[in-house]
Amino acid sequence: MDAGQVAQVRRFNRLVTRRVGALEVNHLRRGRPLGEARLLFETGTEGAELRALRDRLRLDPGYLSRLLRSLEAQGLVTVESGNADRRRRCVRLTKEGRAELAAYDRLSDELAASMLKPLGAAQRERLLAAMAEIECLIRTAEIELCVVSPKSAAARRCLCAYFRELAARFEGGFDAGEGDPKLEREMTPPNGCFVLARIDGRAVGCGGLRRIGERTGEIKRMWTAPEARGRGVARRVLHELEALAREAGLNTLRLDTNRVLVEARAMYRREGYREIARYNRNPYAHHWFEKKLEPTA
Amino acid sequence: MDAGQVAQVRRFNRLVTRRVGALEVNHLRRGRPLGEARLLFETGTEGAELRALRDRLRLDPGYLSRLLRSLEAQGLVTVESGNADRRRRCVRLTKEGRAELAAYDRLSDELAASMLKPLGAAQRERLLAAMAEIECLIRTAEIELCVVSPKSAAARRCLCAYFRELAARFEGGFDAGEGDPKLEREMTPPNGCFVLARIDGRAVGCGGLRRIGERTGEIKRMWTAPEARGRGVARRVLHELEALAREAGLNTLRLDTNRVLVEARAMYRREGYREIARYNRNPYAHHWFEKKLEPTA
DNA sequence: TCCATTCTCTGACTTTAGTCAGAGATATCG
DNA sequence: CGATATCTCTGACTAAAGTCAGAGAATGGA
Repeated sequence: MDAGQVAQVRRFNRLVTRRVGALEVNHLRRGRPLGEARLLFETGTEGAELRALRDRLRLDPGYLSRLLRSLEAQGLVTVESGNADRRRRCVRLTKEGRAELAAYDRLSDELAASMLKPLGAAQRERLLAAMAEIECLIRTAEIELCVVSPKSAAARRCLCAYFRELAARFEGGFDAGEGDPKLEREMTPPNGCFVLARIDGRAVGCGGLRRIGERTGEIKRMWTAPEARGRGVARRVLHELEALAREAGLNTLRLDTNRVLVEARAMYRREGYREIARYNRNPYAHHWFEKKLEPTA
Repeated sequence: MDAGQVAQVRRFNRLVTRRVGALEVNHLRRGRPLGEARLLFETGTEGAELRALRDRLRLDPGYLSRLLRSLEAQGLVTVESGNADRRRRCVRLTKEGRAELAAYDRLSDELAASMLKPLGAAQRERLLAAMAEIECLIRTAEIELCVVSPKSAAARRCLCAYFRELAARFEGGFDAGEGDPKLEREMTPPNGCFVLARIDGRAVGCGGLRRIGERTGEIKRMWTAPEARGRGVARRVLHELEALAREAGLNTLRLDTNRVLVEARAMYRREGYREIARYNRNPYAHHWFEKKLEPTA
């Protein structure tokens, strides 16, 4: 990554925190301390658990409590204990609180509109397109990867969604039953591993690795949630699996894929996988790939 | 401007202040109050006048003074009176201050790099392109227009730059002498007006309007500073002049231009000016344009 | 049932941020 | 020269943001 690129990002960060950030801070408080305004905003019409608010806004429990007392005193929110766990309390907006929130909403709209107003129609389109692009890419950059057991709840959800998708897309359908217990065992250490991709805590993709030879591994169960496609989730998962494979001393990775999964095939090619002859008996596979891993990442 | 566009801008603002803003604030303070960090940063290796710092950071004189005392106590800056006007004092970084600033610089670089790192090469390119686009458009949106006298200092500077540019670009050169006093008089109320475009307080473009008939006006002296081109400065100035013309009851605008000013010609066409036959004796003109103004903007 | 844990609240802080009214030094204008 | 304005500094504030320790209620597991 060269210095020019870094400089561009810095210029952008600077501009955007200056202009957008400063405007937000000054406009969106409505004569209220920023902390309270943010809290009101983050509570939303739905209400929220204190715990969630503390995590999202990174607030000290004491501080949060005090802010809530203040909002309560203003008649904007009520706090009551949750019904499942009575330690966890929930905030809800009162009618007045919802009115306040609506006012913030209007302000926020005005602020956004004021960024567009001075521009011509073509420039607006360009601005919006660029914003969408950045939004998408920043979220991509925020994909978190972690190694989990394929039996964990999140992993199971991903695998089920994956199987459902295969059943819908494969020409002859796909029957995974309850998955493949043997494969799942092989995707846990020491024989392999299973990687989950998360965005904002939500699982949006997965992929597994199992050893199939002395120094050969196989990639299985690569999947990306439909709402997260086009953000490089699969690519990141694949890189992670490759890194783990290298750590495990493997020098070759193989994988197979069905002919209807065109995007997947293109991705594997981009990532340096070469098509090879059939190496297994998977009845659903039409293409087989292999990549030699270089020892240093 | 439709609701979807506003929503996109809001999403973007939110994302960006959250991610970029929060990171900046937390990373770039190095155990120092944010105020001091910003001040150190804004002072820069060059040093700066207190006055300039106060304007840029919007600080109360008392507050600024106290922040400086604190930085002085830490041995990071020295404050001394300017030599021209001894009321105006200047801050300079000490050696330690420069080291601190360099550390901030490195942090800032790391922060930027961390946004790029998780992305692939193609995605990086896309991100950078989108950032450049937004930077450019936000700056465009920040162009301030104001009606000034063509005799004001800022206007004179623009006009001089304009004349110099014409002299350099016109095939046979251009001799404006001291400008055209008669034209300048006509570009002031009630016969016309002169509009200046500023970005961050710096004049970056201008344009004038004078009445040449009962309900006909003429656009003159349209110019954009080289460093601000491609941001729609001229378009905004032109729109402003058109609005002022409409207010003054004009229904037709004319203008002429030299054949070497290709960009200008393209811009006039885009803005609805049709090429017409010669309507004046300007020896430097090769193209003549006209636009009918609709009564409502 | 008891013990450790989790969650929220309160009180008692500290630090930052920001404001305001003078005072004193310096410059500018008539 | 004197009057006025500009610029910075100091002291005396207030408000907001953030921290910390401890108490009390609720929960979960041994």
